[in-house]
Amino acid sequence: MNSKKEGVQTGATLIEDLLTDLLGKRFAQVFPESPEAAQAGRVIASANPEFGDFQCNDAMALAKALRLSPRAIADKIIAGAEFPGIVRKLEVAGPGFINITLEDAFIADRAAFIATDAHTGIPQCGVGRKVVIDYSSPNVAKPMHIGHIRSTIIGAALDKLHRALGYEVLADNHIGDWGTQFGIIIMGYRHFIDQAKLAEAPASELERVYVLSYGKAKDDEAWMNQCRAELVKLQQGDEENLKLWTEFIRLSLIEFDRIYKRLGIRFNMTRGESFYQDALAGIVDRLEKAGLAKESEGATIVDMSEENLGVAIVRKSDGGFNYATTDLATVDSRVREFSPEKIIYVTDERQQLHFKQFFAICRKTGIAPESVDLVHVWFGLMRLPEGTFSTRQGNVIKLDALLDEAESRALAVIKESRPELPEAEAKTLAAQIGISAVKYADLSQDPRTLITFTWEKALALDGNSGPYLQYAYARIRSVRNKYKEQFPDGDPESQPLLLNDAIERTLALKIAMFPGAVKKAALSYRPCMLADYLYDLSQTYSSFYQRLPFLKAESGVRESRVRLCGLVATVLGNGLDLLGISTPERI
RNA sequence: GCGCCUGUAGCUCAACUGGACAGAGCAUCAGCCUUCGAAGCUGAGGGUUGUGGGUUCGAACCCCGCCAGGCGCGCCA
Repeated sequence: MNSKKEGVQTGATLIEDLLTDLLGKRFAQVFPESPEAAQAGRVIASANPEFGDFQCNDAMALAKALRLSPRAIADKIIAGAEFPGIVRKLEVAGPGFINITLEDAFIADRAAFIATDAHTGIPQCGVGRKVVIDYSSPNVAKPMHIGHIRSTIIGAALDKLHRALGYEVLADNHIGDWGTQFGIIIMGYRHFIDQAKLAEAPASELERVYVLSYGKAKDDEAWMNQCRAELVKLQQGDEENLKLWTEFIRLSLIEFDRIYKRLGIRFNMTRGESFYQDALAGIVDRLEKAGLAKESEGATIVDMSEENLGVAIVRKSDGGFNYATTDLATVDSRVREFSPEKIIYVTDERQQLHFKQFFAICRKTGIAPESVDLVHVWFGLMRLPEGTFSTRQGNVIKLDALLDEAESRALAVIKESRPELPEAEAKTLAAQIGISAVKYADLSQDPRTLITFTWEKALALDGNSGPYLQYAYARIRSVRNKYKEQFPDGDPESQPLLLNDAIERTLALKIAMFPGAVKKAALSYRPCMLADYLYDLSQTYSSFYQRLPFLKAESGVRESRVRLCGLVATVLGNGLDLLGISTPERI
């Protein structure tokens, strides 16, 4: 629309990329002899709005190579440089910063583009590319607890972020449905199971008998041996044990699904460790034939101590396989079946060495060719102020309990602010708000930070929180609705965006930067970059809302501002959806 | 012992990966609802970025040494 009038068609190119391109050409043109200058021109968002909208710092970096003062370089770059329709002002400041101020009309165009573009302006750099994301991965026969929440929520956000960029995403829940614990559980089941409790809360009851059986195995040799025997029977296909095992999985999946539903999360597939069992022996063979694996103390190992990666066991001395082998088989299977460009794992920080080891083995054997990117997104452990969570101390918070508490706190606030709301609606709303608080608390910070869990922080309903963003969204929707009531014939979308007030301009610029935030969040595997952006946008919107009248403004200005509100709603709504946070119309 | 990670306001976190006076929320204090939703807004106080060196025009970020904490180092995953 406006862009046609201005004659500048920039499509879905990010503003920073567009400016980098323009400035990069200037550097190459002004200093044709310098290979360093050919690489220069990178433009980033301005640190401080006083200095303009964007900035380029490369003049300073080039000083040595060009044997010129940074300011002299910057001056040459901007002298005579004109980017009509895009840049209003270029200036050199401080030691040699090049500050860029955009044309208002360009900002307005870019903001408006978000609403008209099918992908809200998000560059489709993932089209035709496939990525497998492996996250959540709880263990069968154990209830999901607070230790699972980060992988689940961060993984789900990375999932949606990649889809937004056009990637084809295969979300795979690699559940722990195989391994030594099943011998212990089977014994526990045979001796301690309470069928009534099992029907009521399967995972909890299975965990209870597991803990009992595990405790007994520790100081009862005979019991331990029986557990081993049950496991061997299971692995050999004993009908009775197989039936129990299948039932454990079935019951666990029902509970997992219930929680995933509460969290609004869906996987494309749930292939547990057992799915790969038949391939394990072949993997070890392959490693041995490649000369990578060798026998040591009765086990088969891959020794990578020369690369400082220690030793990975791929077959235990009892002949059984372990998780390294399963992970290798899983990559092998995924590469063959899906040919992904990338496989992303979301697990806690304790597994860093394991992933380095098995990624290295994947490369050496060609199980994953160089064309497949293997990424380990690790996050810091969650702990309590007084120390770590541990089953032994009994201080583990179950995921259900956390979500229940979140919802009940939200419900209390709703009853206060909207007492007239019917109970059922209040509860639905409380679920949306409570869950968003839990999700946002996690997504708003860098995955790598160690989280010290407090109820206050995890369930915050004000300040930098999920509900703050939901509130901002609902308030905007209300503005739009009121406009429709009062001006039924009005059509804000057909009116030009007027950015006369500083805050209108700031807001429009922030809207226009949404696609960049999405891309950065996805490619750096840090959903917090998007969360930060959305919070910043909402704060700017709140100031805008507070400072300027919309519906009472004069005609024209009114439409422009209402239209801006609509753009904020579009961006907020899309952004929150990417984080897995719902956007109720009224809260 | 070796290795990986972390240390920023009283508390919880940012700082767009080396840029300009280090920013938010919570908590504290002072203001703003008979005008579009106060789960909101405006403002105040609060910092030698654990510490000592180094590299750089420029360091919270990179390098080295200490200090403190978390995690991992062969048959759990």
